[in-house]
Amino acid sequence: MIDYEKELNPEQLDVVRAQGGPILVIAGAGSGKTRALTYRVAHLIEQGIEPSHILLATFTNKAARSMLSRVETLVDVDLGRLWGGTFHHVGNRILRRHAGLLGYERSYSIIDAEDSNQLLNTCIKEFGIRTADGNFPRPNVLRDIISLSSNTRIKTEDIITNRYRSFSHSITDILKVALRYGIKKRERNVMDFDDILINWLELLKDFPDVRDEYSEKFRHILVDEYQDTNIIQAEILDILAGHHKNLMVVGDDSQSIYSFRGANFANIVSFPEKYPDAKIYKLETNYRSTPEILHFANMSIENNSMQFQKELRAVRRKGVRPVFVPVRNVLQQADFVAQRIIELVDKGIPVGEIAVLYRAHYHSMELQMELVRRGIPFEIRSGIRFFEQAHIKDVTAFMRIIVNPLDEIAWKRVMRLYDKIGEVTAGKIWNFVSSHDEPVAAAFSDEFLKCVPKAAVPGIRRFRSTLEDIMDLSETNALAEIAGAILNDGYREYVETRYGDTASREEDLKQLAHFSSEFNSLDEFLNDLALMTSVTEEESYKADDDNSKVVLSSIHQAKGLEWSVVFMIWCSEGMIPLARALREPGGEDEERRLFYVATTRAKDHLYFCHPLINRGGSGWDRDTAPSRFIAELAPSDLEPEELPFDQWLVQ
DNA sequence: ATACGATTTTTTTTT
DNA sequence: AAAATCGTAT
Repeated sequence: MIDYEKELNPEQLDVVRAQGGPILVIAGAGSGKTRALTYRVAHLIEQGIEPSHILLATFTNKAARSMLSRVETLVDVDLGRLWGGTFHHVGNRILRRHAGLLGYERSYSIIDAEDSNQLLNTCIKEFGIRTADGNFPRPNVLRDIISLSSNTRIKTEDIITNRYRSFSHSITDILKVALRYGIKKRERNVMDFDDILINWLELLKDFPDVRDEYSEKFRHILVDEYQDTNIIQAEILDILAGHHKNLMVVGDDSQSIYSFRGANFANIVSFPEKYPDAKIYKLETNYRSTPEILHFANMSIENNSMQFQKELRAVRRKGVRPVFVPVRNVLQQADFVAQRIIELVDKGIPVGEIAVLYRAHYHSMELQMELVRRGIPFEIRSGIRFFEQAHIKDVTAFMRIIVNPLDEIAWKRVMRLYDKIGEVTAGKIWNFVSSHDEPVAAAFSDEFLKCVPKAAVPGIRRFRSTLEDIMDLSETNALAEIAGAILNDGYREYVETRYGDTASREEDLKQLAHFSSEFNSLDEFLNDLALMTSVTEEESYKADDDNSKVVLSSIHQAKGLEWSVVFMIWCSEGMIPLARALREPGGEDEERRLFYVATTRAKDHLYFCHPLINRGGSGWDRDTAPSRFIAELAPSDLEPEELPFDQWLVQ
């Protein structure tokens, strides 16, 4: 039995023991909301609720896994049947079972952002539209537009007139391309990330049997990070909870930082209106940060208007004030951070308790170089993810062809790996194979060779032999050997000439092979691939003690985490708040929430760096102002000792 | 006509 | 750093 009174504070205890019904938990940063959620799941199970009747929706798969493994140690029950993970993860699991109802094959593939860009590019080219003159959005911008439209249910044309005014002349063309994109996805039997949510909702709305099955199944639904859900997700939850009404949502409106993805913190603000009988609980005791850090964060977020009244109380003893550090330029900034890290480590702070946060990935470039130079171990948690790297996608594209022979993107990607095959020839090849009932078999026909230029024939032969090898290996489910086979069939040489860093990419492919060996079939492996971010994520909750690296992370990726020491680099106007983000409606408030999330990651020490000079793109140096989020906390009538932060001078 | 290498532009955040 | 574009070689 768990001694709840001993392990939880009274606020948390109320949440854990709350009866069913709709419940809103407003949980400030560092108030132990994960702990409360974890213990509630344990408590529900102790009360006799079947794990398979609980749904735990989290923001990352990792968060779900670490919570569930914690629950397992608390109650010693196998939670294999509990549904936990991201919305996309759970949605995908449900859609696999019912894809047929919506007119998809069960073997549909999930395409990631890059695939989706490729497909959009094909559509744009089909209409002969030119993107060079700037009147038509490039694929990645177009993807953002379409995605925002699907996630907010705002018409595409309104998104363009309100946020992408420069493309308003091209609205008709954009709508044409968007429509074509939708049709193509259907034809190719693929879904993008947004389709997973939209189709999931459609499934629940249009098929009452399915809706009843799941809403009766899920007796208790618990949702973490509710402030970052969008209307589609909120509606899915409403339907799923429609039968038992046991919906507990946990979140902090001050930490809503995903509006670019359609997240709408109106969801959390209006939850009590939607569920008038909802009980509201607040977690306001902060165990994480020193009073000085909390004071700074509270003062900062006060500059935002719309929010729930809450007051974070510090319980920790007095510490040191956050430090504002103006530095000459990015190089000095990198130098300062690296130097300070060494000093802190000398004082006994574990390297793994130090993090550097920034608004955008490229803000960390100079620092990375400096850390390498000084031999400080670090880990980057932003930028390109493991499964998005070119070599990983190349190898998995071969597998995708076998699992879904109509995967246009995979075919084209693979074909272009061979000598003398570029965009045009790859397109011809796709046209040829896709017009046959058995695309893979068609690739082995003599006729096939006729549709490619002579120069490309040797490449085609190599492709055929590789494909044969993989097909054999997948028949016997020898998944771990596939990557090696591709590598040995010539891909190693390709990597060598194209990238040069063969050793590290080969190492990645070994990891991929190892990872794939845990799956029963190629289908299963590929199914979840697009929804995962790293192979290390899988075991990371075991390896959490590996506190030997400084973490470099975007603020977004740092959500929910904590470190003893946090450096925030590039605290300048234009960087945080990011100039681009300020142009969005509500941009400043959202950026301030980001700043708030960053500051509340720190337990003991917090440093804000502000480079005074920014080297512009074409060699021009520009003076930069300190971030308004810091300046606004330092009115000129305050004496230095009254400020919520210290200021250091660096030589 | 097409592939490919050099050059220029652009780079927010992510499931 | 990566993608889009441009110019040249095949």
